[in-house]
Amino acid sequence: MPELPEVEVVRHGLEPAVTGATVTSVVVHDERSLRRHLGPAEDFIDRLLGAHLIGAVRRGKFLWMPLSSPIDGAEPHTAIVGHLGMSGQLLLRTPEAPTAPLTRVQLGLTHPEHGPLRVDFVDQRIFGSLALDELLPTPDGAAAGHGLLLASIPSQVAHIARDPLDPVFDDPVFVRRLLSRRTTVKRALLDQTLVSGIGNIYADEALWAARVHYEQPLESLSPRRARELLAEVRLVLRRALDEGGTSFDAQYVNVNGASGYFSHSLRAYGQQGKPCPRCGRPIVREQFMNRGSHYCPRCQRVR
DNA sequence: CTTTCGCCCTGAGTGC
DNA sequence: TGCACTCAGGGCGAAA
Repeated sequence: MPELPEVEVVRHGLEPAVTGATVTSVVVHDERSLRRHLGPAEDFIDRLLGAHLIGAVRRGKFLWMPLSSPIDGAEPHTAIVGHLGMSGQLLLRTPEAPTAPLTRVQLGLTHPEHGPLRVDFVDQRIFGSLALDELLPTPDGAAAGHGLLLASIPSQVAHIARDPLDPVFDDPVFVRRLLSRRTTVKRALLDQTLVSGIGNIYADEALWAARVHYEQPLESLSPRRARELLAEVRLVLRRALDEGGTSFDAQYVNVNGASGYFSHSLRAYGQQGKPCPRCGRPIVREQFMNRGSHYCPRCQRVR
């Protein structure tokens, strides 16, 4: 369940290894991990072999690595787009390292300073994917995401909203769009076309921090509480990012989707039965949108 | 256009 | 030991 902070840790770890690297080999163990690639696996492999990567960029939960243009000095027009889905990992390995179980795709790289490297895409449930995609100019001309000052975005990511940590994120526009929705607050927080990067875990955490019930209708949420909720979203994401950043090993992208979670700081998610850190009343878990929703029945009431 | 729903996918864990 | 069953849910296309 990687969300913005986990994906950012992956991006940050990949960045020094892939920037300036050349693709020397591509092994596709399971074509289903290329579901979002238009064309067969052979096309993915052929176009990637010999390509030069120029960085690692992230918007919300999407990650992409632009390829340098074959024409000298021209803007890049293609990127490897990755989404980790529920269980995906991008692991940086040495070429000699054994292949982990559930490895779906392997990219062999050579870097002018770091030498040969391997990026392994491991994904148990195959909700994640890798693809080659066309880069399009951003409508506002601003950098498309975090990691590279490049005003172009993969076509598959163009409909994804900027995330709350993006310097170009527009708070008043977000609050207006949020409050005009005719649905409940958690549904809206999880809608990546409205605001990106938030998944089930950090939605529950931010709602708990802002004392908002997950089924609060947006028509009855005040602008003030909406702004407070946005502030709590940012705090929750930043705190997770800080914790992930400290445990990150520069040599390897060491993200374990199962146990490497920033679980030590969770106040609501997965805490059902445990006392609310604020009032002591047990946290409740309910089914909602085929997901678990965790909240404090005393602190978080529909109003 | 907006909102909701169903589907994709499988290893790990649990109970008998 | 082995089998059946449950669980985790992000993103997207189709439908209402």
